[in-house]
Amino acid sequence: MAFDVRTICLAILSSGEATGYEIKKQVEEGPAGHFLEASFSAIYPALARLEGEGLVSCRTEAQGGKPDRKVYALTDGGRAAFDAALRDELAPDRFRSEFLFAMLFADRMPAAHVKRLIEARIANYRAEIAELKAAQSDSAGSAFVRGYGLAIFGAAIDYLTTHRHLLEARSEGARPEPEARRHAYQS
Amino acid sequence: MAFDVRTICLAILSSGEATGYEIKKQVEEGPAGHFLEASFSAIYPALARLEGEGLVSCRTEAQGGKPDRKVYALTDGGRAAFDAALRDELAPDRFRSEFLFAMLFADRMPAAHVKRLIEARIANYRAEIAELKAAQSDSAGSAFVRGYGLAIFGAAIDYLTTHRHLLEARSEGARPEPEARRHAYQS
DNA sequence: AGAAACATGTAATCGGTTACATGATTAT
DNA sequence: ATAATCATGTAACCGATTACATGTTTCT
Repeated sequence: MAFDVRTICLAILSSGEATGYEIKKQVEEGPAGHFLEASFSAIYPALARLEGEGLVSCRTEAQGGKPDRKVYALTDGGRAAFDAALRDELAPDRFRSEFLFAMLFADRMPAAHVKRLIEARIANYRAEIAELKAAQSDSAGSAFVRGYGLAIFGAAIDYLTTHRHLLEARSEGARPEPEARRHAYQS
Repeated sequence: MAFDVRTICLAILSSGEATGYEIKKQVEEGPAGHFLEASFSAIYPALARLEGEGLVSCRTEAQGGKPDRKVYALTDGGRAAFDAALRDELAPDRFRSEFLFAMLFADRMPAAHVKRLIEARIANYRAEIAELKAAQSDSAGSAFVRGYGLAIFGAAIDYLTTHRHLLEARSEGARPEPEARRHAYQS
């Protein structure tokens, strides 16, 4: 079993019971939120399947009007399965960036667009850093992961700010932008 | 159209004609190889579909024994489609790391395993850096992307070497959970 | 002799996304 | 009044992976 949505559910449940909704929130808010994703329509079927396999148990709490809360908890089998998953081979890290892919072709794009993309990316990383700083760590693992995130996002911002001129300062680009030209002196 | 395998094909073909096989090699070897993937069984159907849509043209070169080489080239429509893709909204960068996910639960894992995982990750990043250093840049874009890779992989190694003790130095040693201890006769 | 590179493709499967469907409660 | 949060789920679709299928040439 790879580190798919099912394993993520097991992981969250390993620190206490939760509903599908809460699992999603915890994934989003936890330090690993920057390194994984889990949507409702992936989580709900995953939990149903895990229950069928006996890896989680489910207790239903009725509430007026709202759908019943279905509170899931790890079974012994589930805990064993999670431990096994932790011992599995890890898939290599994958850093997927449409931004970098696009930058390969920066010389085909209007300079203003390139500039906008770079600035958006910087803003994005700043936001992620702010989020990581705001979170608190409840374990060595989560402190480590937070620090890791801060380190690489910080490095990304550093690189972008110090090297953006490589893409922005163009001699005779495909589509010369007079305005961008003017500003190019400032960096 | 997102930055899927089809777009990757258009991108590679935008710098010259190629066969499916060559596209795969170029993606792997190019600086973006660290940020994308494209397998044969994704590329071949993608090219067939692009041809059906008139975005690429195909010329077949017979060769004795081997399957014919099918050399693809961008059509005008294909070039326009690629330019459009570059102008599209970019999906946010996604850094997927089973390693970091596992590290969240480092305190549930045998210390030796944690150590091994960290060392493997460092070795891995060193290898990626070596690859990036070995490559040569043929455009501003590719120099930028290479530098970016070197920056963040370097930052990752730095962080790992300076902070691994957070996970490795544990007060009470590797703890199989107390309950399991009691019942487990074999490790 | 054997491995690796060259070269193309299909079929079955899988995991996940998007869009849909519903509706109460609480905060602004 | 309106948005956000809480709360669950299904159906259709999609892109990609895995395993399969074939065969030559070149390097070690």
